[in-house]
Amino acid sequence: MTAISKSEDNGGVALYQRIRSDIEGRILSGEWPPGHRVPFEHELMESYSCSRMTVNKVLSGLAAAGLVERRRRAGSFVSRPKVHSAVLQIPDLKAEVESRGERYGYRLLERQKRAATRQDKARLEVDLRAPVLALRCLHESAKQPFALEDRLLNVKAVPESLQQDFSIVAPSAWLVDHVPWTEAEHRISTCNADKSLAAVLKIDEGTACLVIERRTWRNGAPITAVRLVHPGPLYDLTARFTPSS
Amino acid sequence: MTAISKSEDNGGVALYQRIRSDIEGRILSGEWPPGHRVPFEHELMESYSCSRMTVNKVLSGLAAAGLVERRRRAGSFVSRPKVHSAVLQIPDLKAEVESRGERYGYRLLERQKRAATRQDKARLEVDLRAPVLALRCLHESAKQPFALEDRLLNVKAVPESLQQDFSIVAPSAWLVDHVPWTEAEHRISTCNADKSLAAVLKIDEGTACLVIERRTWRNGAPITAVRLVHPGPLYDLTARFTPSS
DNA sequence: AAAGCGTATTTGTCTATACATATTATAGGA
DNA sequence: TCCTATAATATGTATAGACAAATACGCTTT
Repeated sequence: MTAISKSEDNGGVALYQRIRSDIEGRILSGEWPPGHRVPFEHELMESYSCSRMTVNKVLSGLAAAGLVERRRRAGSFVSRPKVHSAVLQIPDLKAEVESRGERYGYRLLERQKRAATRQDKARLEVDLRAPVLALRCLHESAKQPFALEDRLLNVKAVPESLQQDFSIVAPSAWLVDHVPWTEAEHRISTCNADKSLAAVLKIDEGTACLVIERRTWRNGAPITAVRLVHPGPLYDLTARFTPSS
Repeated sequence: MTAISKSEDNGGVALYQRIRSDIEGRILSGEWPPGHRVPFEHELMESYSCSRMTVNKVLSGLAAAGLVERRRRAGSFVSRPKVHSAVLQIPDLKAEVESRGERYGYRLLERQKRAATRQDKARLEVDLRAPVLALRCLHESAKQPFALEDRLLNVKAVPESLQQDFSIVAPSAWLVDHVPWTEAEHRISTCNADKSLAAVLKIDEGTACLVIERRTWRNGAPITAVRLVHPGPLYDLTARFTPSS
């Protein structure tokens, strides 16, 4: 009724954002524990003197973020936290290295176009003898080996890859800019460095290494499978986050 | 203008969801590559004959999901994918084991209430000599050691933890149900098993192990720090996902 | 050519209203 | 007592209109 443009009592932030922060605060502080009923839309309307569309936007957003669940006729309720399924970001190697203030280096060790072997078939999910591009590259941080990359590309899905000169630009960087994907799979594991791996990464034989394998698809068709091996003591994945997003 | 209730041409899904799927499809298929300008709101209004609020809801949602970026006066643009920063879920141990069809086992090896040592201080960010609860537990999958858990609890932040009997219920399970958090940090790394670790996990000395460290806070106050060591060959983290969420 | 300015355009937020839909509570009937 | 029809209620979706804020672009001036 008050015929307000929003800038009246607004301290720079939108009303719906203020409401959202309020509610998020109560949930995250534990004041409203899991299962607690959030006020009805018409109650929030009243207490914030705003329209229902505004509080609806807030509650829909919280529902999309997984903080509340909404049931018709019953109301909105604080979600039970998705048990320990927190999230970890796997950053881009170049950005990662440079964010530590180190110099990033890249070298192509090997490039082979071949018909898919049985191993390739298992890794990439292509037909036996389908054309694939196999690349092996070394990423360096401050002149030290930082990651050994073993990549398979499905030539049928990404024919342009044959023209690309991967001795200059890393395949990961090129792919990100040129090939969209619809599905990905990550697998994180460890291995003990064998003799040849130890030689390439310049570490002792037997040292624990971190292995990250990633596969991506585009509408069901495999694009690439990559295996990154990091020298154990030199690398770790770290991520900080809040439950809201 | 058409004075429609939404159920007219609606095949069970809401109009805004249909519009959203359309746009998502074009982005994920590569038809609209990163940087491509999404039609203006008024253009989408026109082509779907709906109101601006409806297309606004769609585009805001896509922006929240990170698929598009919006700039006033310029328009909405398909986002460049956040370079390799994909997301990995770290699942609950019990659920993880049982989803593999194995039997889950849990044992409390050690429990000590003590004043924080210098090490504890570094791990948990509490004051020196502040009361902490140190727990050491073993998780088993099919009778085989699956993870060694080393946990520190900040007693000041979670005083109820002293009453809890952690020989029955795992601290992780209890915490998830009783203590909300606002911030978390994950770190994934590797180590070579030393003699004592090898004995507990029943593996050979020197075997590569996967180490997951997690710390959580509540409004800046530390709650817990946990270090999980998994026997290398027995464990890996896997996640599948799509860019939309 | 460079700098400054005004304006049109696009997104951002908000309101008031309307009807649909799912679900619970309740009253009535077998 | 149990089942069923009905009403009440909260969310879900959609519209039309309004003003705010940011900014890309063209125009003018220096």
